[in-house]
Amino acid sequence: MPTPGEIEDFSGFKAFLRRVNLSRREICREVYEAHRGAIKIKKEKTLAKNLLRIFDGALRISNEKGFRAMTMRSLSRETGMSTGALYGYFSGKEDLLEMLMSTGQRTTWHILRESMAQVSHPLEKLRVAVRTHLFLSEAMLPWFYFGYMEARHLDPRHKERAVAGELRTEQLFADILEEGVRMGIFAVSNPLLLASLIKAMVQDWYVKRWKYAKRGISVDRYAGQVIDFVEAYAVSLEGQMKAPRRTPVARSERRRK
Amino acid sequence: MPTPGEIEDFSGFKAFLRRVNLSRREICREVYEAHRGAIKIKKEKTLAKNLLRIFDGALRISNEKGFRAMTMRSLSRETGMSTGALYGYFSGKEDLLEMLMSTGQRTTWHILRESMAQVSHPLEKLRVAVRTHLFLSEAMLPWFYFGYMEARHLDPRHKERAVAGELRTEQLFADILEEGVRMGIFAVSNPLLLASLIKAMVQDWYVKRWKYAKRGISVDRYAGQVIDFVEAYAVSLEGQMKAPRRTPVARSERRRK
DNA sequence: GTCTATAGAGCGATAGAC
DNA sequence: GTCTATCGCTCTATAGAC
Repeated sequence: MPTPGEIEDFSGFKAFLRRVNLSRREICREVYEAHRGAIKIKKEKTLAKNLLRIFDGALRISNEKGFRAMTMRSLSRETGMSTGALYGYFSGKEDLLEMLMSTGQRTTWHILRESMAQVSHPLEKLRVAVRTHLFLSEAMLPWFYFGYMEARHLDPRHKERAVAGELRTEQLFADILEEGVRMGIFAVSNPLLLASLIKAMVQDWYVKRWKYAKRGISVDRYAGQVIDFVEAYAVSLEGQMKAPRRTPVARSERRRK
Repeated sequence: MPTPGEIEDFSGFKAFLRRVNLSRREICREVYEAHRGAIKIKKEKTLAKNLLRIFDGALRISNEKGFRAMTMRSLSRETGMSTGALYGYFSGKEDLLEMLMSTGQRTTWHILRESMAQVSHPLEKLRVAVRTHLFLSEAMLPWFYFGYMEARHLDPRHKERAVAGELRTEQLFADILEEGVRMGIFAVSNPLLLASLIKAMVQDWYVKRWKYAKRGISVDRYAGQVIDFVEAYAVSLEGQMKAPRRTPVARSERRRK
């Protein structure tokens, strides 16, 4: 168990990055494992280097103009590789789409589960779930933005999977809330609906990222605000009594002084 | 001034529709006024009829596949008009985009201002602003969805205008919160940030409309939930004492019993 | 010399505005 | 219906690493 000081550090975005070791190399490797068949490149070193270039370029163009508007020629220009070379790294545009789509979700679920395993109190679970989700989206902003914006253009098969992923994280929030209600910590009449609202706020962070950046709102700050907001509504009187300490000073305390 | 019974009715979605008289004809007329130059059709009756057909079709296709993926052929098929005929109603695809983009925003602002003029207490203002916004998006769902999803594909000039509109409604929420803080009704440390979160929740209603429909959540219900949620966080002790009665029974009361 | 990755013109097909 | 621009993708000669 970490000391209180470590907990505080742990809750910060930088500490999160250190903890999950979410290197770009790591992401690349995950994608590669899932698309071995389509990749013709043999030497791992060149693969890693160029795959990252390709992802960067593809996400940059797609997030600005849309995936459909990204041509292989434009991707070639952006990455500095020839169109012919590009096809060593994926079997077609469809395949590239698949890589870009699945990565955000897979990583989210992977790290979210890992983070959740370390806490048991519903209130703490809620905080960790919100923070982790926000931090992840911050660390992989282009991937999240891409997944959010392009999901609706997918063919039915892939779209269904994207929707399922969306609902699964929402259900995670709902489960936490329900557990808290059963334990008397939360007082929420419709956990699933509140979960939807939480998800909406989390998504706004990466969909409107430019806005928050311009206002100097850090992801730490945003996470704290969302958590305070949710707790002010969801935490029951009983829950308030025995709530774990938070940093910064919990809003509910400020209000009742 | 309406009696309490009328207030309750007034807060419902159907009553809202009756009040604002937001007929499709009305919307069409507004658009027409703004694009007189590009329209070659003379007889107002045929204009109105076909313009509505075109908007319906264009929104349906665009909201499913994206505006860029909508071809004049597909629009022709959807509307049952020849491609040649379509060009009597707009000067080009770009022009059609402009029509579709601006309408949601213009109408929102128009009706929002009108609704806000009738209330003065910040708490009531907040409720009216949230409800009105949600109800409007419900009444003009395809328009709102289109505006939200296609904004990022606009050329810089139009995009800037879309962003400005977004910020303006957000600022409306922030202004209400700030006024409430000055009056001691609200206790909010960062009104603009909270306003952003409110907007995020409002947008989720029309972006994820299919989800809420499947769960049987009505717009009335959703509005009530958002308002309760915001008030649990934002309303100060003083504000709770002298808050206007709400329907259904205010959540803050339920919690303190 | 061998194996790997690249360049980039070219092909066939199609989409898409008018 | 027509005509054009463009797109995804392939192919092969070549450059480069070891």
